Amino acid sequence: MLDIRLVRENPDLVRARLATRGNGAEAAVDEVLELDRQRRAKIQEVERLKSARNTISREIGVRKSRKEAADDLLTGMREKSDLIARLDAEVAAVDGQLEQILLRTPNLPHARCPAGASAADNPEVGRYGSPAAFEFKPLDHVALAERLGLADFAAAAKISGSGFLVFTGAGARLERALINFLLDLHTREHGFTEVNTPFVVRAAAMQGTGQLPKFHEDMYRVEGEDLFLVPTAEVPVTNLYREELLTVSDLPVYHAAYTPCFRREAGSAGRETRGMTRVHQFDKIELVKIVEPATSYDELEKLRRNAERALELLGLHYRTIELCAGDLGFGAAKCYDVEVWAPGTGAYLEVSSCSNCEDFQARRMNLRYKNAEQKNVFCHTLNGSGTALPRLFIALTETYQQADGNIKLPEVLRPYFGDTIIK
RNA sequence: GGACGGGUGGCAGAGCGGUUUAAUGUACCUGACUCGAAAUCAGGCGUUGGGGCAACUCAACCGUGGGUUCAAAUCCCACCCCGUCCGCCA
Repeated sequence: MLDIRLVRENPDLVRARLATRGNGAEAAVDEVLELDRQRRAKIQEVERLKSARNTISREIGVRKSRKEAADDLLTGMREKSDLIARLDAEVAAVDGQLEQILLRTPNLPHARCPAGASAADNPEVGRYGSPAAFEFKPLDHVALAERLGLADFAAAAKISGSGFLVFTGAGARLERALINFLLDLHTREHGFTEVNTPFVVRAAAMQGTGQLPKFHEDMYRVEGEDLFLVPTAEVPVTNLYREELLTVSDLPVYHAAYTPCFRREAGSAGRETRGMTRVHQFDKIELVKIVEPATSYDELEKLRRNAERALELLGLHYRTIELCAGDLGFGAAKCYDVEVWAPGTGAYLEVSSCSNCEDFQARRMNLRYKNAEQKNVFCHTLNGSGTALPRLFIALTETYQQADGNIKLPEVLRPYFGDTIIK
């Protein structure tokens, strides 16, 4: 949620930054300014009345305590209170409208966020290794999974419909190994504290991290209950701190969490969704940081490096791109995507998305800390997938396929998988 | 699911219709004492919103939302959460 004061005091800046997203979000500025004017005018009116009422009520109290009559003061008070109630309702209505607009307005892209309209304009900012070379024509993960019995796409469709996965045998074991490998890496070597949260959360939590109201149609929900299936662990993990007041010594907070992620992704099908690349339920390790504003961009660079390192340890070729303003997510001010190379599929697949939301989420969640000057300040929140697992699975199996039809996994996975050969 | 008890400032905890501007403790900040610290003493210290160049001032906030009343932390209703007991259950 944007700072209403920033919009009020610096509307041109807000308009200009929102405009870089190229989706017309800046139109909200004028609506916000107008509602803000109305709101303040009504507040002044109703607060004058309340002040008068309070004065008289106090006097009534004083007289009653002295056993004196106060009938003359009581006349007209009923009407005064009714008027106040009516004006309060008007203020609440304007407040509600203002909140709805602010909740649907995206974050301001960072001043140095690259210009651009779409994914095609995202500059590459980092790269590791090079595409694996093969003496044979590499298979894609769907063919590999069928040949080695790693997954059963037909069975998944039968029990849950298209867009779901059933891992089988060595495939199921590899999925489990990757979860443990990533959690161990981030907790033992990168300083994150593991948390294991519920996979369903209330609407208030979804609103805190910005999934609601905007992405209501993209989420699964439990019928008859105020519960949504989490689309990312970012939601439950960040919301652990909703409505909290931290102290400077609590920061920075680093959390790593495993959850499955549930996304309806309604309407898409085709090459982009073949096999495991885009599914309704997938496993993910998420990294969340809550930090002081002064350090948040350094923390973002570290977060990106943590995500990249996982791929480096696995020996996978990747490139890192910075999202241009037109491709930036709703809550992000700056974002890096780490894309791993999948040789059989012949594409770079996004596995990590590391965002700095600055105080955008913290304002929604009323997440603050008491800084060194004893002031309560909104924290900055960062989140990054410390890797979406099916796509990592794709890259691993496609990269490490052998001429003999087997897969030879990197040694670093041996303690987790128990072996390195899948045949 | 049922019965009872409870939810008050960062934390603990009193208040249970009108001198509450929410007591007190603790934490925190400033100062004194000290070589320094601890202890002690003195002072300060909630959040949000409105107005004001400012000093300051006004309003709202006691789990959430309604209601009663001239007036609600306090009374009533609903819901959420926590505790204790009972029932059900893998």
